[in-house]
Parts: sequence; C-alpha cells; structure tokens
Amino acid sequence: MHQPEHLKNVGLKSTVPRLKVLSLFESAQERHLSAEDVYKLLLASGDDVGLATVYRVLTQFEQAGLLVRHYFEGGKSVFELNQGKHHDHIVCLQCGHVEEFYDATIESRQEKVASDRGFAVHDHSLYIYADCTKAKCPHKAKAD
Amino acid sequence: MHQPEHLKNVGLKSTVPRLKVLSLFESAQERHLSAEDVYKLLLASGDDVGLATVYRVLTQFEQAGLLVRHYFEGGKSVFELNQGKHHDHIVCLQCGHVEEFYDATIESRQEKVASDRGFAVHDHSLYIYADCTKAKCPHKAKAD
DNA sequence: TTTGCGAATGATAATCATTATCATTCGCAA
DNA sequence: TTGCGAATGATAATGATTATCATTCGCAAA
Repeated sequence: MHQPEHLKNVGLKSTVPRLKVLSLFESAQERHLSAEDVYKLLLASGDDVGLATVYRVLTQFEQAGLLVRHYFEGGKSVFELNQGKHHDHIVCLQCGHVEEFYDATIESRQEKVASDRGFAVHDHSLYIYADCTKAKCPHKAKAD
Repeated sequence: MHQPEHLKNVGLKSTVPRLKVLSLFESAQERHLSAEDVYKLLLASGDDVGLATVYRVLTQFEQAGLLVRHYFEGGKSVFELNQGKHHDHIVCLQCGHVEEFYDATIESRQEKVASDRGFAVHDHSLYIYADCTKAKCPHKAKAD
C-alpha cells in the first residue's frame, strides 16, 4: 500500500488528489497510463479530481521520481510507477500493449556509443514497435 | 539534386510546394527539421508555402518513405531525409543538436529481445539523451 | 497548345494534449 | 482552533497538428 510518507519523503504535501493518483498507479492493471487515462479512471471510481490537477500531479510525481514519463508515438505521454530499475519497452502496434524488458548488452553498448562521441549519457529511451505474430498477446487495445 | 521523378516514383504529383520542401531537406545544414522549421526556412528563402501544406507534404513524404519522422521529447516531431540506412540518435540536452549513430550489436540484440517474446519487430526508436561534457559540441541551440 | 477535371494548395477554423490563470479550499504547523 | 501559503479545480490559453473548403494548379486528353 502507499503511505503519505511516500509523498512527504519527496517533498510533496500529502493531499487527497495526490494520494488517489498514486494509489491508482499502484492498483491499476495497466502499468502505463496517460493523463487522460488517469483522469477517466478516477472519475469512474467516483473520485472527483480535476484534469488540471491530474496533469500537475503527474508532472510533480515525475520530477519527484515517483513516476517515469514516456513519449510514445502519437503525441501524448504516458506514465508508469518508477520501480527503480530501468527498463525499455516493446509496444505492440496491434493491441497497444506495452511490454517491458531489460538487456544489459544494449545498455552497455549505449554507454559506449555515447562515450566514444564524448557524450555523458543523461537518459535514454528505447521503444521497439512490433506486431504480435502469435496469439500470444492477450491484451486488447484500449477502447474508448 | 532532386528531380520531379523522385516524387512521381512514390506516387506523388510533382508540385511546387513539394519540390521546395524536398529541396530544403536536401540542402539544409540541419538534417532534422520540424514542420515549423521547414515553414520558417521556406518563408525566409522567399518561398511562400502555407503551413498546412507543409504539414501535409511532410506526412505524405513520410508515408512515401522519403522522410523519416522522429518523436523527440517535447511533443513536436522532426523529420529527416530517409537515407535508406537506419540509425539511432543521440540528442544533446544542452544544445539540442542531434547526432546519429548505428550500432550493429544494439540492433541485433533488439531483434533477439523481441523474438524471444514472440514479437515481430516492425520498427524501433532509440534516443540517447546526453550532455556534451567537452567543448566538443560546436552546435548551438536553435535560437528563434 | 488549349481545355477540363480531379488533386493540391492555403487561409483559417477546429481539435488534441497540455499549461497558465485565478479565485476558492485545504493541509498542517503554531 | 486558527491562519497562511500551498493545492485544487474550472476554465481560458497555448502550441502542435489536422480538418474544412473555396480557389488554383498539374497534367493528360483533344
């Protein structure tokens, strides 16, 4: 579960909207949620939180390190709980589901590529866009 | 140089705005241009092309395979000439300059990661966000 | 070379995601 | 319990991109 301490620890006042958003991410079946997703899910569960607040809270959580923001294709950004351990993503073009992976080789090669060019890696994003060939991907596209 | 045949070959009628946009990408010093960049550069060179047309032409060129679209952080997308050969990008967080690279190891590992999970890779994007440590990066941020 | 039609263009309105504004309300420490 | 500054929420504003639609253009047929 989440405690208000989580918020205090990152310098954020413990408020109702913040606790609800954090709780949502901890209980939601889908790890990756857009601001719109969060807003609608909260409304659906009877929690009345303003859209502006959702955007604000998501940004604050990102800055505080509680959430990680991703810029997938399509313009809108999605957030997920920061598990501490970095990972990249495979996005299914058919059903929209996101699967996570971590590959040490890829990570180290990136470091090498950057340092070879005199860059200090600050961050990186790797998204593999693929099709599920088999009936393997059971997740359905997010219908609206 | 560019010939109208380029456009014909991809099923696009040869028009003045399209030729101008294509020409711009072939002659511009900066490979990566946003729609806004293209629009302003054309205006600056005395070519009067509507902003809506710029967006349309860029999308058509992308679909035709002449350009590749990238979704960098920040919301707006940038385009570059499709050289045929795939590559990834290092984006300098300080000056905004984009450097390209290709690493066979990273490429093959991505294939492996995807196939291991039953995915058929359709596409991927890898952006390394870094700081130029040395005075190595001579490119200045795009001032407006 | 002129003609005609459907595609392309451009000015602008509309849309979508996100951020800014600002009056009201709330968290929390004294 | 009280008070103040931070947080909230309704809404306006912004920035990027797309849709609309009347006018214009490319190009092929005559």
